[in-house]
Amino acid sequence: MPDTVADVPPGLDDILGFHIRLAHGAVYRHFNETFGTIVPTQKQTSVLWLVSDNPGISQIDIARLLQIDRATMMAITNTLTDRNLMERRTSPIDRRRQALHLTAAGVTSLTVARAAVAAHEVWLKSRFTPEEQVQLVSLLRRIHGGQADQ
Amino acid sequence: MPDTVADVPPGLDDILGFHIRLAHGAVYRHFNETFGTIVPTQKQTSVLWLVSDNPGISQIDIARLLQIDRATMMAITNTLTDRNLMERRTSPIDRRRQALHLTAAGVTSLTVARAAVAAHEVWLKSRFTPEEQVQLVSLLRRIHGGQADQ
DNA sequence: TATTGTTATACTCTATAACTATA
DNA sequence: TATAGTTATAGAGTATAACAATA
Repeated sequence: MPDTVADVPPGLDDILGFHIRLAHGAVYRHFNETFGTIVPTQKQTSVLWLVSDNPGISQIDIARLLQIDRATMMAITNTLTDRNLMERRTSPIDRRRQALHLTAAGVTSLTVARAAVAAHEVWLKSRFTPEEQVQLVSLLRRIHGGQADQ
Repeated sequence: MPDTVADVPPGLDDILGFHIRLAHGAVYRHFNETFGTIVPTQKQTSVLWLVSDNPGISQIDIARLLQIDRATMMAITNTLTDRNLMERRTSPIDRRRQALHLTAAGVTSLTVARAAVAAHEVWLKSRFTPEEQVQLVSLLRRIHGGQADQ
């Protein structure tokens, strides 16, 4: 994408949803343009992150945490396992479930990805004061409905 | 999607980009689930909206306003023209440009879509005070870089 | 040379529907 | 009956690369 900054058009400027989509697009583009060739996507990184923090977690649990569909989660899991970053193991407790675990390559990839996310966050947060960051997260949370862990 | 509300997982909860993606996803889903069968997508509606407000506008100008690539804009334009909501006319002034205009069906579709957007905005904004709405837009604008029209 | 549109191509994300195995 | 995973399928959005026509 050319890095042109254009004015928000009148009319659409009053639509909150429009600003959310634009902001999301800007974040999406910056991440891909800056780190796209060296790390997994943001969504894939989120999945690796959750599996790393919760070894043996099931697909359906990740889908709930990331607020995506079961079939969507399936597709992402397939991509990650095809690339040998993650593996499915049958749960000995509930044989309907697949326990997810990172491979060694997955651990390495997540390490690099976490560094990319950290750099990306610096870029993103640099335009806000700490108070504004807290405020923004608080407002966004009211949209997506996720509760902070206590 | 099942309408489960799950806790934001620890670790990821500190990532601002994660909250933006989650909020965007929630907005995207609500719009599609509520109006997906009767109106164009949010992005397509944005394009129809801009063409309606700026008859004869070019693809590249819309791409700049919506902050998307030329080829992406091409794909969206194709979809809209294939569905007879919009048409390309060669500009008599600059023959490299295609002047975009809504068809009669496009005008009708946009009318319905605008009503859907309005209802969707009520749903979205209902969780904020007017002051918070202004604050949120102001913060999001710092991310996507679009300037308000004066 | 630069801009606009175009085509070809590819990948990610999203979801619905229906089916299998298990609880 | 309900849950987890799966497969098949489809559509939207995103982009890069290269080319043609025009300015």
